[in-house]
Amino acid sequence: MYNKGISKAVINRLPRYHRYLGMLMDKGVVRISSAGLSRQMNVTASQIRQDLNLFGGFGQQGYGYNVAHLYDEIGKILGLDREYHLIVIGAGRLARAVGSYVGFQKRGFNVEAFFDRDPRKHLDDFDDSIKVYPLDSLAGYLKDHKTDIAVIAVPSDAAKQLVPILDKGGVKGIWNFARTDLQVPDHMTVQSVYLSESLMQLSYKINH
Amino acid sequence: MYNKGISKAVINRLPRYHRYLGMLMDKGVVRISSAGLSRQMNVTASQIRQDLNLFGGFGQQGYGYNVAHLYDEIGKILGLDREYHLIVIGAGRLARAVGSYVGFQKRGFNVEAFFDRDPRKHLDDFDDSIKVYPLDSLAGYLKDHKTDIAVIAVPSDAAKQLVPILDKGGVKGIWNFARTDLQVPDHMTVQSVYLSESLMQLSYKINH
DNA sequence: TAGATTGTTAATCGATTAACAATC
DNA sequence: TAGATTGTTAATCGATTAACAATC
Repeated sequence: MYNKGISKAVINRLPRYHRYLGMLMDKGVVRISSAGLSRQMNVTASQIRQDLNLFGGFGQQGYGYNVAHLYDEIGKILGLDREYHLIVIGAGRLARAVGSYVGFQKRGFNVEAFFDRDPRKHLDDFDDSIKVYPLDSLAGYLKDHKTDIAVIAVPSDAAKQLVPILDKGGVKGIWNFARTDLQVPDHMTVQSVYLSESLMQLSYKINH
Repeated sequence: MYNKGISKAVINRLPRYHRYLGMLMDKGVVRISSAGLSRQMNVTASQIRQDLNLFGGFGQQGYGYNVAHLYDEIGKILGLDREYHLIVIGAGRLARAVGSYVGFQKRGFNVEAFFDRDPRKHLDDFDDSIKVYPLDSLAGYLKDHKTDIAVIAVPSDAAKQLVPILDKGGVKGIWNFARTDLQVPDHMTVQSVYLSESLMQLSYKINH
């Protein structure tokens, strides 16, 4: 798939464009200029045009951008035009919250199993039909079930130990909620959500 | 409090320094050079020295940095040396997960109340002693209870409507988990955790 | 003291913004 | 066609890295 030196900063902005375009679609807006989008999003029109042009000429001079088309194209760039098999490792509060959040989004991200060291502990208050398996069975599960993404919501030490198992099991991406950096081989990728860092950034801003 | 043109990029890195220093402390490491820290964290030693020097000369030539001292200083910069009164708005899975996560961190972030449109719905499966109040009572609660931070974990539309209420109630910072940008007056601050954007960034990386 | 390592300035690199010709 | 707006190059700005004198 096309890549070609797209900077991290640009990738980080794409989902936000996508979100605003989705809102415009919901409002029934058919077309938008970079200047119009710029006003809504509080970024420069120049940046919008620059960003979008890295991926191709989605606009039309004198007209602007077709909202639905641009929404779809950005969706494709982000990989939202396909299905993903997900598992969640951990069955604590955060794991379950993230698991149901993902399911709720109703995109192609399908949560198919939970794993926990003690699967019985949590089974009772699951109101959906997804099973909680013992962590021991993870490697075996991955042999039988093609899995694209593993959500990690267990303590740091446990999280690090999971990486080789997930790698062997063919998992491509990790969505990491543990408070640790995870080293993965080149053919895998990690996206981390550091809640404590986010809270610290907030407390910094409150005090300065 | 001292600020003075510290860039966003630097602030974003401080919690990570803090985390690594905490780990070094746990291991009993007393001092560390920028080069040593650089190897562990995968950033340049130059950047570490540059970053730290924005806040003062924490190091010593020929010696490096005292781990415990640097840890404390960065903690102070981040505002971790004081107490915060928190409330959580929303009592769904994500709200409860974040609420207990914050409490679990055992820093000065004290979650003191939950609010929800329908407080009865969720009361039963709360195993901690924190109360869920009806959302109607939020303004009244804030009158009686000094509150520093509100965690928002409700749908986007509801989230936006909360801002003026929180502002009137003297809340200083919002930790936003809703899928929307929140506009706040200058004397308030927002830190957002966009879960769906994070997941999209992961799917982008998987496909490229 | 000699060696190590910071603090800090200068050089480089990358990202953002401005400008405008191309074109719908 | 004339007006609007993109695509794209050039200019600016900011952030990162390199270098080294200061100093513990």
